[in-house]
Amino acid sequence: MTTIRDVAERAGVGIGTVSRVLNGSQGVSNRTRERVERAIAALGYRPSPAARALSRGRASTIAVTAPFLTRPSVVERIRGVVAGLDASEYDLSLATVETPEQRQRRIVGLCQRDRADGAILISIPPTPDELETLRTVGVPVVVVDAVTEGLPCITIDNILGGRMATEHLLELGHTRIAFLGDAPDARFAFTSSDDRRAGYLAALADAGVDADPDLVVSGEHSREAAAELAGRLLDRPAPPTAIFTASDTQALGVLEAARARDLEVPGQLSVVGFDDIEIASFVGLTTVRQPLYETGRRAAELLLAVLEGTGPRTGARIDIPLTLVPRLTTGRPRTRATRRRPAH
Amino acid sequence: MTTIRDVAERAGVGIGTVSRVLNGSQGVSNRTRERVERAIAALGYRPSPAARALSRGRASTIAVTAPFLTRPSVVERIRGVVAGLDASEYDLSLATVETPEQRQRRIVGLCQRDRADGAILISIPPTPDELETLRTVGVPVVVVDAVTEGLPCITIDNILGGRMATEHLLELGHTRIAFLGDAPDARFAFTSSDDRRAGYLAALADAGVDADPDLVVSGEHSREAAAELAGRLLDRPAPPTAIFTASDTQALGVLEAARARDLEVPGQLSVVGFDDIEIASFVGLTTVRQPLYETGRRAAELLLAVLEGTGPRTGARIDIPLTLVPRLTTGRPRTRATRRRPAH
DNA sequence: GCGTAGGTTGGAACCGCTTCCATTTGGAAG
DNA sequence: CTTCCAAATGGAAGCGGTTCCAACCTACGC
Repeated sequence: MTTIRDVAERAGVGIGTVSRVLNGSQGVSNRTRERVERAIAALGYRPSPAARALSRGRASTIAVTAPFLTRPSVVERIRGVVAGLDASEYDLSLATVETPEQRQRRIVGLCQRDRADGAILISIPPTPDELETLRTVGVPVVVVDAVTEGLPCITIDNILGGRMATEHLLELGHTRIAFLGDAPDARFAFTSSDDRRAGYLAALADAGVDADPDLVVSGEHSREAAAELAGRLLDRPAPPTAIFTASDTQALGVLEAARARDLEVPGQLSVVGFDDIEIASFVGLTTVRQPLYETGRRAAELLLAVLEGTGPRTGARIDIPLTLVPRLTTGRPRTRATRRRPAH
Repeated sequence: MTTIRDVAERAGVGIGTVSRVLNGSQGVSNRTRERVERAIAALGYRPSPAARALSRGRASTIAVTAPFLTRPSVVERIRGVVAGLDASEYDLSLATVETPEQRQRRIVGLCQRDRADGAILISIPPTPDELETLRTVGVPVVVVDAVTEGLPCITIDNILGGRMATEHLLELGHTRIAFLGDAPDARFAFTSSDDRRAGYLAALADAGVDADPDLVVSGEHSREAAAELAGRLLDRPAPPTAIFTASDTQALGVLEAARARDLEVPGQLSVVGFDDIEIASFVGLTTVRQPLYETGRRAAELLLAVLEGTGPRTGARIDIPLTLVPRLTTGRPRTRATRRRPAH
């Protein structure tokens, strides 16, 4: 393995000079610089990242932490981060957390100044404890798809998103609208499903429609669980005419349940999802679009800015706009369904 | 930042002893070990990864290189790798390559002994040049979804897979079977699509069915491109009664094209995909299943074994078995279609 | 011709850990 | 109470960079 000393010797200069050339520091004459560059090329020299990290006290690595690589939305965000980091000199260290211990381990791991220079937390807001630790150590962090007081966050207005979906259904004439979301997860403080539900409830209230608590259900975030849940909803004596789900994945589950019951969509059941994952357009799913890739990319750019000294270290909150994408799974309710709602 | 020296001082021992405790080396009395452990806990000490890496000459990092995070199959493999690495002490450094320069940069990057201790190459077989470099430096590499002479590979028999899909269609009575695959990509030497086509041709030949060269098409690996391609296939005067695609993603495109033409599936058109990605079951897509997650996990385990000294450094090739999963997109061809084939 | 400021340059010190070697310690055996 | 061996321990050296300071040029102004 060739070291900086080999290069120095070959170029007939001191190691300090080689280092200066490597880092583009000024104070090196052109002639010397060229000589050194030639030596570097001739030797095929590449500086050792570890030695650099140790000496500079920074790792040139950014840690990305995310839950569940099974979720298309998370993957799409990571894609954005990868893209945003691509042109930079930073490596990307990926870790997923699926259990509290992993989470702990990972966050603590961030607190070694020379393991990662910064971190992007996807969908995992740190607990107050963890936040405190992070702050003490001073690792810059950007949070995506979650809000954490005092940290820059790239997020969306989930409440608004919930409203948008629900209002779309209300405008079509639905009144028996169900909400199918994530069960509260003790392990992680995910809030987006809850917020979307809040938006749903608010929209109903604004429209003067009584929310039927029986139409609000939640379960594991998966197609299968959603199908099961939706099935029970649809098998009720007074089934909903529309279902708004906290994610596209769950919307697919709802569609499965409808299909299993030979229900026409949107004739007998309208479905609205959330996220606009890739497959949504294939399925023709009406959904609330959030620019997933974009959030990842912007998070990376923001973190890079912070690391460069520009950019906010605290509290900036970037809200990414949402769009309702009407496709084929929503339409006016059948009269039969409308009849069900007693006019009082 | 607390260092090993702080710990040593606090525990009243030498730094060597602390290091020994940290690494679980023997030669430390129980009493001393406990004292050191107490000091470590009290100080909240965590060793610096960079210093460790420099001193040990290894980085405790494994580099994962993959193309296109847009492909579900790639993501699923990465998931497997993440899982396989989870219990280990290794960090995972992720890079995607979408252009030849990125590829070059990345592979060269691997050649710094203390950046990564090993690498997993997903779907990207190194070129002979790159292979030579890798070998010279001695970084252990495991290749997934590609075959590289002299490197351990986790792969599947793509030719067989192509056969399986085609034979399934032949058994159902199809004879006008099209193949829709990837266009040869100059940037990467992907071969799986070609191999699957080879299997398709072989199966046809074995069945005594003449392959119609017009029924073999290829294009960019995307749903949209596949839909376009399939459209042209279906708009022919003598359209195929079945289409076998090199991936599920492309099969979805075919289904879109069929839907756009109001063709019944499988009544008027049978479709077989490849991979069995998550969404395949939702769509009811008949496909050739390969355990994507599994390949990633096994690659990680294999690499870990190599790093530990057990495990082959060269040429072992692990073939993962395939399964045909018949679902709803394949069936007997309509007579109309069968009639088209002249019996000579 | 000489002092001097500014541009170059060399290399020691240091980053925090592992490792190896020399030294100390603790006992068991004689 | 020695003697001796193995176990335990301390710490210097070294990993390969960066950085800072001192030393060395060089050319310019007087």
